[in-house]
Amino acid sequence: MTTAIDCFARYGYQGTSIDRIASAAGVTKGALYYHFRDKEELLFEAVKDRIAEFEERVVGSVSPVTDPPAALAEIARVCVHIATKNNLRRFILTLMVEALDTNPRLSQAFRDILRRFRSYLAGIVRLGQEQGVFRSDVEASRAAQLFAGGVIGAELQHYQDPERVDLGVVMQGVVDQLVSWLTVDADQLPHGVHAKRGARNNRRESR
Amino acid sequence: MTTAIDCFARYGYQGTSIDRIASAAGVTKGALYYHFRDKEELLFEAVKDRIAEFEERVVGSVSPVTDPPAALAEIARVCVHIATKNNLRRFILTLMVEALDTNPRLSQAFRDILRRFRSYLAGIVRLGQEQGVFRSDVEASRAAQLFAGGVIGAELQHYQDPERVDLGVVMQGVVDQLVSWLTVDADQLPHGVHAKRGARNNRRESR
Amino acid sequence: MTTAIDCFARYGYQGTSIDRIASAAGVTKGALYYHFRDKEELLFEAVKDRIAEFEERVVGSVSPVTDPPAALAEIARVCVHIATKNNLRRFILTLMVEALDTNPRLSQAFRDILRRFRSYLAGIVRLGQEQGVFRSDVEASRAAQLFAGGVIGAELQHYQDPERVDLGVVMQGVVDQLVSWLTVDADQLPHGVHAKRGARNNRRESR
Amino acid sequence: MTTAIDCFARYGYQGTSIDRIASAAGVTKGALYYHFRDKEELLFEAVKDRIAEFEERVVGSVSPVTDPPAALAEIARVCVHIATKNNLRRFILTLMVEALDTNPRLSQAFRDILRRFRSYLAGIVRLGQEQGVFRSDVEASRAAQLFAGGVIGAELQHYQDPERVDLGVVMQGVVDQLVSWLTVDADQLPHGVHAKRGARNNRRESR
DNA sequence: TATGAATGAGCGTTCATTCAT
DNA sequence: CATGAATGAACGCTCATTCAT
Repeated sequence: MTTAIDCFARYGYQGTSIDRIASAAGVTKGALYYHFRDKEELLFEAVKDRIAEFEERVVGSVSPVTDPPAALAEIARVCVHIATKNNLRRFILTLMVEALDTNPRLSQAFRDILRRFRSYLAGIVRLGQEQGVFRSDVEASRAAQLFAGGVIGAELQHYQDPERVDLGVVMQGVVDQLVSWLTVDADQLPHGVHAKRGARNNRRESR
Repeated sequence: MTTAIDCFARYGYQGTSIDRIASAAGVTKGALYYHFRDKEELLFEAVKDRIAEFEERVVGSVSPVTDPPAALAEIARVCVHIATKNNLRRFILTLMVEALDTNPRLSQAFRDILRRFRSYLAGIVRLGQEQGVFRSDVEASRAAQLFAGGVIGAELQHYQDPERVDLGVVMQGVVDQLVSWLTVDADQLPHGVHAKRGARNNRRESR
Repeated sequence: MTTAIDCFARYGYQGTSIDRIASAAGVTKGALYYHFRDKEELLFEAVKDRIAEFEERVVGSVSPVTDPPAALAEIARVCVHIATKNNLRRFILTLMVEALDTNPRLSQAFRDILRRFRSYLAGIVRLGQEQGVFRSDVEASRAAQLFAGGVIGAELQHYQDPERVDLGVVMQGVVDQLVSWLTVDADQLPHGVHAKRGARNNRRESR
Repeated sequence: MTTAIDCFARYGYQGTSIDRIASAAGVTKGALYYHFRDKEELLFEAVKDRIAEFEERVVGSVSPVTDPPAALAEIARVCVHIATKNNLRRFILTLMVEALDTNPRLSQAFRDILRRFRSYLAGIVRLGQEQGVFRSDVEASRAAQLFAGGVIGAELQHYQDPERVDLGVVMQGVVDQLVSWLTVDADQLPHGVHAKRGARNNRRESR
């Protein structure tokens, strides 16, 4: 199964033959077909498996959320860690793109995954808005789309050109620019409310 | 050729058979093989063709660059326009992901393309820094990576979930958050230098 | 085993997988292989089993034979009964056809079965000839072939088109036409011998 | 195509692999797939082709029908000829049995074929009834079923046991017994109607 | 006795590619 | 220039059979 995920992540669904998975895993085709009805079930099982793991790690790393900007930074760090340690994120990215017009069911699965991810991010942003550390005139869902898009774009560029694109650096930038944009200036806050973290920090430097 | 690009954009390289292109284009397979040595050459020809067009439109839309923030906004607008009008961007995205580990030569081509794109963006950012409207403590190349990543991430999310992700809105956000992050505060500017555009605008609202 | 016969009757030998039999019978493949050396032995065992049953029922229904025309009618009735109650006859027919050129051993088995059946029929006809109710210028074996062929043809047509071909009606016709053909005219009978059944009803003739 | 028919006739549909047809015909699998969409189309094309030929030969051999008994005899002769010269009849028989529960579409095709055949036979019988050579108290369709069944049963027995079952002899018997059954005695005919041919001939001998 | 896991040969089918015309 | 026919390698999948437990 790990082998299958590896192959799918590298060569895509169509580019991965059952033979390749089998021989890479040191078993025969027949053995695979004993455990999975067909290639698609193998894929879906792999997706289900890994997505659950990914979501647990993201949520687990920052729960409970008390400091929204820190939570976003932590999520970015987890994404970097996952993306560089194993190929889970790449697995998702590769298959998501491939599925777009070729596999409606799989595409729907990825759509749901991304929606959950954005929804989770939006919750964090909304919390920040309630706390007064984030401005309220930006829709939380839009901020979530920006963050998710930044993550995806960073990963894709990194996979594409690892020697030029340092994933950690870019991902930090994704957080920085979003937080910078969202953070209200202290002197603009209504009386009695204070940003808990020095917003200046984010504006000034990067990594 | 247009048909080929269309098929590649939709179904990817492996998912597109010569038969499909031929019958969709109303010609025979033999005719295709008369004009292109093999499937890969057809692909490369298509890529070369479209990339040139894309770069011309981006550069042409903002040249010469005088107002960096406006230039970034304009580039974002062009990307939205291209992405929604035809499938050129999707063509690039789809094939880029697919080529990652399966076609080194194609992958190199896309690497070069992205590098040129980021390099062009970095130039704009650098100009803004020289003009004093952008802070100088952020590397221009890093800002370029963030912008490019934001564009890619926005497009991918849009293709994946068009009814939830409005490409125009997200892309505007990409510009907003980056410009917000890069823009220096007026009171921090050295004497005699003034931001030409009201930086505050970007902080306050969106779209 | 009943399940196996059922599957073979319906889908043929090649069309029946061990998996199908096993899961239909609620056991595992391994269990089948414990009881039968291979698929072919399972088939032969099934054939042997059912043929014996069929022959017993046919012979049992009319023995001892005293009235040849009545015996033929009775055999036809038994065939109809068997063919419509369970799928035994169909089992034989299906496998017989399939085995023709693909399984010499099985084909030989069916050849023997049919020979025994015809031989039994010929005995009845011969008895009728000795009794004087059947004309003697027709070879008994030929009459047996006609009867057997009529039965087979009737069944096959019935399986093929049950709503148009009423097996009982056709089978009755098989008996009628044969008896009509075999029955000698009363005025041609030697003195002292009388047809026991009303030959007139069945008999008409010529070409 | 001829090769395909030959294989299908011998080994059935499931028992015939594309490889077998291809190599028997001296071409490659790919060539077959260039001319036929899939195995089933190849089969249907073969069936369509051969059925048309069969029907033409049967109808052509006795048209126009003037003498019903002679027409039946002629049809039997044609069937014998076709069955012994090429494997067309066997092709039909084999596939018809196999298709019963495994291929509804093919089964329907064979159902239609048999219906047409019986319908044609019934027409001949009906003509005989109008001419007064056949008794009218037997439904023409039933007589047709008996004749068709006799033909099928004769062929099947012959394929199964060629050294014991002489197709020509049995087929002649099929005609004899049916005509014998259907033919009215001259003295039972209504006044003014006379059997045109001497009926006695058929009673006396066979083959 | 019975099971679950595994094997490997073979099947129907696809597809990039070639080639005579 | 273009076509239709053909090739052969590979693919997804099935299935009879084996075997350790």
